[in-house]
Formats: sequence, C-alpha cells, structure tokens
Amino acid sequence: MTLELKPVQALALWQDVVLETVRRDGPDLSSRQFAILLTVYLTSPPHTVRGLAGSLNVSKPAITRALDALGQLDLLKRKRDEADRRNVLVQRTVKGSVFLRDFADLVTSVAGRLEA
Amino acid sequence: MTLELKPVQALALWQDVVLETVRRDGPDLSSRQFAILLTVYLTSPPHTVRGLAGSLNVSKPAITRALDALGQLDLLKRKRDEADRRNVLVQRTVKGSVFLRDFADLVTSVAGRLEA
DNA sequence: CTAAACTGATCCGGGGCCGAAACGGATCTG
DNA sequence: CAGATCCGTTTCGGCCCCGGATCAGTTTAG
Repeated sequence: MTLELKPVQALALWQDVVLETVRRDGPDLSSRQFAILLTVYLTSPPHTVRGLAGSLNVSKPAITRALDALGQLDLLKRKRDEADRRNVLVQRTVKGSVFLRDFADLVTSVAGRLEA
Repeated sequence: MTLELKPVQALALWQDVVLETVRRDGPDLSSRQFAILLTVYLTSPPHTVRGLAGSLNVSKPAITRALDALGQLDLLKRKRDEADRRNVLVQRTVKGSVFLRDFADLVTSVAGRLEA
C-alpha cells in the first residue's frame, strides 16, 4: 500500500502541523535538532557524533551543541562507548519516545481530517 | 478520499523530508518563518502583521523580523494598504510560489516511495 | 482640531547557534 | 615506548532571533 499525497495536500498537512507546533509553547526545536532526534529514533544504533555529522552534512560542533540542547530537554542522552572510550553513543530516552509518539499522533490526526 | 497515515509512517515521512532540507544548503527557514510562509500562501488574503501575530500566537516584532528575512529571500513581499495606510499587506511572490511547489513535490515524492 | 486609538517598525539587553581552529583524552602504529 | 591519528568538546568572533517597551505615522472620536 503506497501513500497517495497530492502537492496541495502536502502543503496543507505541513501547514497545520507546523502551525500547531508553533502555537503551543513546546520545546521549539530547530530543523537540525529535530533531524537528529528523528535519526536517532528511526535508524539503527550505534549513533556517534561523527556519524551524525556526516549523515546530516553538518559540522561536529553543531552536533555537540544540538546534543547538549536535546539532552537538557531529556529527549536524548549520551553514553561513553566502553569498547572504544573515544566514542560517544547517542541513546534514546523515555521522554523522547513520548515526544515523538505525540508528534506522530499529531501528524496522523491532521492527515486524517485533511480531506474528510 | 481521506488520508490514511500510520504514526510510524508519519515519522518516517517527516524524517526524510527534514533530513533532505537539512542536507541541502537551502534558505534554512525557522519554524516560524515557514509557518508564516505557508499561512500567506494557503489562506485567503489579506494578511497583516497583527493578523499573523495573532494567528501564530507570536509577538509583532517577531513577525516583522520574519517578514524582513522572507522578503530578503524574495519569498514574500510587503505592500502598504492604500485604503488604510497603517496596515501592511503581505503578498506572495513568484519565487515563493516556486519554493513551495518544489517543497510540496519533495513531500509527495518522499510519501510515494515511503511504503512501496 | 485636538486627543485618543491603532498600525507596523525600531530599540534594547539577553540568549542561542554558527563553523574554523585548537584542545585533551583514547587508541593505534612502528 | 613515542608519535601519529582519531574522537568529541571547547573556544572564539560573528550573526540572528527573542519579547517588552517605545516610536512615528495614520485614522478615528469627541
């Protein structure tokens, strides 16, 4: 079952979702932060700073800072790799899972009443 | 025809689209800027600073600055309201239309190969 | 015609994010 | 071992955004 989505529907969907997230006074993540969050939760581990930087085509310091911010929000956490202590493994948190599940529900809800 | 979209599909869709826009070195709009852009193009005129501020639940200076940025990118333009010269009418541009059409195509494309 | 009301823009102090470069710690290599 | 290499972090100067208060211009009310 492939997903049929016309251009005008795509824009309407995006508008409703973005508008809703802007109106709520939630965490207000940047595009990069959100991309990192989604990548960590949707692709298989391990996730390192260097790996994320390459995958997002972004500098390493940008990843470090984003991890600081996401860590402070408790949406993600760092853990030293005991096998190779140079590495830092980025891991999920309960709060992050809840956050993304809520977001997914928002999108599906908006999509549902899109073309009623 | 209503739109069926499961939570896991919603997240995958969002990830692919956000990842793609992060990787390209495009305009890199903030959430608010993007919300303004979508609102102006998808809802019926007129669009004023005050109206947008209320509709997005954001301060007026934030709207003014966002319009500065979007105007500099030529994605939107300002026009004094000749009927009531206190108002500023926010209007579309050709470049903005192209930008949003390209974005819509990206979303539909990603959605198409989502669950092939 | 003046005073009040309303519009959008600007000022201000504060905070976040940016990438290049330099840094300290861990690991590999010869 | 010591030197080179790899890792994530920190430093640095610079830029953009934030909202409350204030401003100048316009319109309305008395």
